[in-house]
Amino acid sequence: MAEISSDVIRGYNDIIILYLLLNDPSYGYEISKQIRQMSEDKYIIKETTLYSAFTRMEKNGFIESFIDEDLAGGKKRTYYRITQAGKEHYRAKCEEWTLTKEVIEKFIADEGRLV
Amino acid sequence: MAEISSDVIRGYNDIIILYLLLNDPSYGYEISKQIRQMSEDKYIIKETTLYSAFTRMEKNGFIESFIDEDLAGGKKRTYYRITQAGKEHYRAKCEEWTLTKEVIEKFIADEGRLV
DNA sequence: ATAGTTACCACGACAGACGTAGTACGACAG
DNA sequence: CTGTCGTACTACGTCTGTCGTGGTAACTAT
Repeated sequence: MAEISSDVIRGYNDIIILYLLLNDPSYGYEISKQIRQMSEDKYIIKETTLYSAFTRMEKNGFIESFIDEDLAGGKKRTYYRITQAGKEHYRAKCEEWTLTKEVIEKFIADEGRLV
Repeated sequence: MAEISSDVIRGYNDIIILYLLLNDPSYGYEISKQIRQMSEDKYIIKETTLYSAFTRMEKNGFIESFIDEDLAGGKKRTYYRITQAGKEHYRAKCEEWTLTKEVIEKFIADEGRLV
């Protein structure tokens, strides 16, 4: 199965993560599994990529974290919630996506030209 | 006018440049103008990005350069020609694009969800 | 004269993605 | 009762494509 390279996905991790936070807060491990499921295993985000994206996006004010310390076995879990700025960032990125898609597709050759 | 950011375009410059070399060899300045025209000014590639892409892709064996020294006024021009490996790289990247597009679009919310 | 277009290159900085490794707890198999 | 698997992270350094700055050089139009 073909996989998606980091350079191709670069710039879209924000969209992907923010999408999964649009309705409810969530946390790293859960988001990681959702990306995998929703993409039908076509994109499996690396842990370090995901957690560093959290840090970056919190610094940028797109998300806010809070900790749930009441898990079984004294475990902790860090949740993230999307902010208003995050929603605007998401929307802007989606518009950029539409534009980018239109541009890129002009440089995709017809099947016949590659024989 | 919204513009396309470097992180979003990253990984697609190869496709864009190789597309413009599919039929005939070309050179930096010409390719730069074609990208601008074909994208209707939506994407204006930076000179340094373009020329460093040439260097990288030649190192990877996707393109070959040759120099035209017979221009008016003793000027030179470096042309690039796509190789067989370059064509295969282009085709692979196009397939990856299709896959990526499908994945990303799953994370684009309906209009209504962003109010 | 000088600004604009053509045509290119060197150098270093930046940021996002990644590789490797480590922590720590619970559950379950052998 | 040892070991692996799943859960849930974090630290640290590396890599690579893009970009900012600045430079060279010749022709062309005002």
